[in-house]
Amino acid sequence: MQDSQTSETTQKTIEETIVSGILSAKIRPGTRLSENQLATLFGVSRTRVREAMMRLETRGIVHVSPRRGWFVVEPSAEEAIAVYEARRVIEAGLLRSMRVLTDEGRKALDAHLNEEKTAMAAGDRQRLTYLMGDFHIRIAELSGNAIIVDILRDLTARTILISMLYQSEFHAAQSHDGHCRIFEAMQAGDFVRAAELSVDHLDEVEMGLDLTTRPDPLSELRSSLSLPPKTVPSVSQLSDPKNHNIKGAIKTC
Amino acid sequence: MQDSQTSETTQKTIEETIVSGILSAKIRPGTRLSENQLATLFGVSRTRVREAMMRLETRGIVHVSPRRGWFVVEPSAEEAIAVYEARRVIEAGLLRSMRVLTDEGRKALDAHLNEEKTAMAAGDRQRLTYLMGDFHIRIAELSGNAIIVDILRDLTARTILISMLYQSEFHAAQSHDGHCRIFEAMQAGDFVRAAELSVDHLDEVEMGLDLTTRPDPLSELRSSLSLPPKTVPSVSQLSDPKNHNIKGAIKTC
DNA sequence: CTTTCCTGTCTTGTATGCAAGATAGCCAGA
DNA sequence: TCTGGCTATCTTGCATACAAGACAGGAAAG
Repeated sequence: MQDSQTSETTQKTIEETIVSGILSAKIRPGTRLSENQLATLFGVSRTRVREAMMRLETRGIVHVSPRRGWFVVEPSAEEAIAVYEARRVIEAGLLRSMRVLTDEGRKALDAHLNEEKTAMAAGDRQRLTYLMGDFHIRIAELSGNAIIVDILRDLTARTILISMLYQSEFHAAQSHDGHCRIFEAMQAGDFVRAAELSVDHLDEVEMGLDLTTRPDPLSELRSSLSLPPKTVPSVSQLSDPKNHNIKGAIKTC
Repeated sequence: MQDSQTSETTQKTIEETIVSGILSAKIRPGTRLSENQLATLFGVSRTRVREAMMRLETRGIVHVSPRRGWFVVEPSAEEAIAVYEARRVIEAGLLRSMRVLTDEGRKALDAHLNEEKTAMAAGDRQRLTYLMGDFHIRIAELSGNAIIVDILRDLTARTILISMLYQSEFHAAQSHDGHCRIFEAMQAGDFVRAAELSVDHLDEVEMGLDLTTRPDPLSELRSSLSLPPKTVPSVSQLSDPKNHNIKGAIKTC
């Protein structure tokens, strides 16, 4: 039995609900999050909704436009690049630091990859989006380091928002293949290789984005008026995503 | 001219003030942060103080004990280990991903290391603590990736809290030496070596901690009653800090 | 038809008030 | 002296009230 009223729920539910909504691609970037609506929806006052929004803001998930409203972030092309770069840095660093893959870990990843395969067969795109992001979180969980898990979860949420904005087609098979390769390297105990594969995988996904289409509708106008671009974290000195050979081949593992 | 009233200041000042107070070791772990006191201090109402506290809480800087108060976090030994592990992962991953050290970058780091030397000569411990942490943030800034900079800034703040809790002596010369080595490797364009040195450096600092003394005063009682330890992110599968040869030699560079 | 301005409505920003738990200190009783 | 309990006070938790900016829509002027 399920109340239509979601009250009685504990403190962090608003935050978690929104994040998991994003992780499963049920909430689109730019979605308006009205304090009043959320308040009535969750059966609390605006105060608590605001607290959740503030937390989500520091996590880079939502932003507020003063006296206009809260919105799920719409990462710019520059921010998208920075997110992928951060993920490459952290995930590769994490894999390189690993020494063993425990049997539990192996089982967990194996089960996860099977879920991916099942969802692919079923064509369940939302679930697939969730699983594709969750794979990386699972790897972080193997490390047992809660700090890194939290960081990667938030970055994954942003990644999903990015793909909803800039990803024309969803290359699920390709991603699944990348995950399998990483898993294989881990099973072989070759974590350096796993790290490299992880970088390649993120490069592939990033290169599957069309970062020229959507950035902001004003970009052309903005540049023709020679106004400064929005907020540009320069990434010049970091490694660019390599021109990796993208093999479209579907390989089940 | 300086108002005793710090009102009129902009939104994020409370948050930033506290963080920079921690980064410069002026605020100790466990410090009580009363909403009322901060409110009068900053000339605002409790509402805005609370917002700042919530943000700091999601950043891992403060925590709230329900209806007792807000406190600057006192990381447990396990959390301390997790923080250092996260820093090793991220900083090594970052250095490995770098390709060039620009001339500005070289100058910035060089200037920083000179500041460290000056502060060491002056014996200004608070400033030294700040600079020792800031070095790592400077490196992150070189990457131009704002996401990584923010993450490392918060981790550095936590690191400083950890050293205030667990560090008996302050091996400034040793840290400075480590920074110099990293800088030299970067200048030589050997970022892989820089990453390794960074890991070694963090290992050194971590091993300079006495993680058995302070954890919580109840740990003995707790274990003798066989209660579960507080909140333990297991780090078993991650590389342990290596038994690196700690050379106490002071080397100016 | 276009432009400008005005006003009503909706949004967040901020302060404040009250509820309720936690704590310290005191007092009484053994 | 020690123990138990009561109360005054301080803390955060949460809701609400009001302020003030943003915006849409319509009316009036050109």
